[in-house]
Amino acid sequence: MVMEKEIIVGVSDFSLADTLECGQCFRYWKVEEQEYLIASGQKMIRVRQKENELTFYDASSEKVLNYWSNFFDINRDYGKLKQTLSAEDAIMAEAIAFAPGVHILKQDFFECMISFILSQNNHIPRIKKMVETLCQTYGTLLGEGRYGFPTAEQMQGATEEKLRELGMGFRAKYIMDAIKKANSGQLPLADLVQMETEELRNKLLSIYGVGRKVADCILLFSFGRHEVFPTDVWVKRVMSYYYFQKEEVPLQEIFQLAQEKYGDNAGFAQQYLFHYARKNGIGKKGG
DNA sequence: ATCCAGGATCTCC
DNA sequence: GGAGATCATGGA
Repeated sequence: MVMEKEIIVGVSDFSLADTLECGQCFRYWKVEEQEYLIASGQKMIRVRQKENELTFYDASSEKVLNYWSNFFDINRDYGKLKQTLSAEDAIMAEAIAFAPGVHILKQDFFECMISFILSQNNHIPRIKKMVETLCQTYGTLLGEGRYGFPTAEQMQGATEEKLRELGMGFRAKYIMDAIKKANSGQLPLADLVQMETEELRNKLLSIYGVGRKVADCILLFSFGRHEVFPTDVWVKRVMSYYYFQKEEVPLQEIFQLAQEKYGDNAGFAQQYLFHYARKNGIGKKGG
């Protein structure tokens, strides 16, 4: 057991800020430039980046460090990955060059599922606020005024009415079904991680309020299914605009092209494209 | 102010 | 089975 107060880890092809702020997660707070407080599930850490060094504060054990290394996907060769994707076409190269330090996080399943259920027909700033409300209402205080994301058990007393009072709107009934399925053993994590992606997707789709887009986000961001290509309005726009020279292309055609071009790396490609499109307003009127 | 959001479901035909 | 309406709410 290592007991340093601060642990420094070398990284490459990584930007803490871009990885947190590219829209894949919602529980982070900027402390100062290049320094963030980050929560995932029932854990929290403070991290600072200085060039190719990450400093983990209060990471008092190897176990803690391992959790966050996995969370940030620090040990993958993103240099090689980006090289492969960039060679595909100029658009992908440009999207990658725009934010070359984006990694795909490995998030807590229940948190990821509820967060992306909340994401539908919603803005990212408001998603963050709604997630925070759930944490403050049902979660455990972790310190520094921040709460853990509640477990399904912690949310078992929730009602649709209460969730509506908390501002979850029409998503309240969806959250209720997710809690109910989780607490009744219908979403056993140990079994889910073993499933083929297609089977796991169908399992997620059985939850009321989880459609293809939300299911794919869960598959990519919490189950590490990097071949999945979550296609929201932004990704749909940027793909339609650049690859089809049309305003809108059927989803199936986008999935097919993504599979052909990016294959098992489609999930990474998606995140570079999403971040690039959203920050630059690609495909929007006037963009 | 009023438009719209990292969609999904329901309701028609 | 595909297009269109509906959903709650607040950030921009």
